[in-house]
Amino acid sequence: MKPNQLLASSCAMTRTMGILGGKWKPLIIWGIGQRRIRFGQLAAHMPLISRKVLAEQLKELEEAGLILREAFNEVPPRVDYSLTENGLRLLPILESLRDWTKSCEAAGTPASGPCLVEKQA
Amino acid sequence: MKPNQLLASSCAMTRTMGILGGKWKPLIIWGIGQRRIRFGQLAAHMPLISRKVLAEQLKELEEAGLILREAFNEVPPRVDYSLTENGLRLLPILESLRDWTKSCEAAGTPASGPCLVEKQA
DNA sequence: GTTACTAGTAACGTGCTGGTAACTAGTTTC
DNA sequence: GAAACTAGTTACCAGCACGTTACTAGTAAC
Repeated sequence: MKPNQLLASSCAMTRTMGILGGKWKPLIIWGIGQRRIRFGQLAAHMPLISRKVLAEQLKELEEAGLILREAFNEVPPRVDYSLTENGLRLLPILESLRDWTKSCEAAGTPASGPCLVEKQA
Repeated sequence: MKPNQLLASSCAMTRTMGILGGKWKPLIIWGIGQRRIRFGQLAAHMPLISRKVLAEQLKELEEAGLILREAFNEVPPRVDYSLTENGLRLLPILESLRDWTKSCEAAGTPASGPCLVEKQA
């Protein structure tokens, strides 16, 4: 099953999974949020994702038009990432998804593992 | 990166990805929708997912408490799947996700590939 | 001259993910 | 007595997703 196959589907939900499929992309979008953030900051923020995978996913998200990449010709190099309008419109949906998880767990056990992405207050 | 690691995170968004991560689970939930549906029907409905993977994902979703599995002691065997309350509460969120995709594509190219899951009218 | 800094990329290796085919059971149909 | 039906499970195998390590460039600090 190639992701391209998903994107080519006539079913909108299937295409959605082609865009956001995998466990990383929603987390990365959520991690960027409304900020402009540099690659290194983002990587430090999400220690469970390797830098290589992060770079790959960022590139795919940029191609999908969800994030904006601004590279500055400086030394040392500097690149800022931020969400495009389409990306920003995804945030409230992700938020309701997170709330759904919380409500499911309402009577469950609290988690204690490392935080992969936590929204800055 | 083990999915268990995601589930153990203290970050709710990370745990969400632990539950729904991968490209299949949201599609399966969407495919079941508000119906009671048999395994064979569901499999016929989503031709791009192999039966083996479908069975595995269904089991995981059942363990996560999102779907209900009812097996009847008949011959030939019969098993009905349906969403639990938690699963049902996910449907409107998935719907807004699908709408988000559609609005992103508003000016884009129409897709023509096979439908993996399409909501029955 | 060495080290550090950033934002990656390339090479390499491993293990999980997913696909295919074969098999199960008990009853019905031919 | 053979075949078909359902809902899987098992064995086996290919591929890719992911991780680790090393490397780049140009400048600044030591």
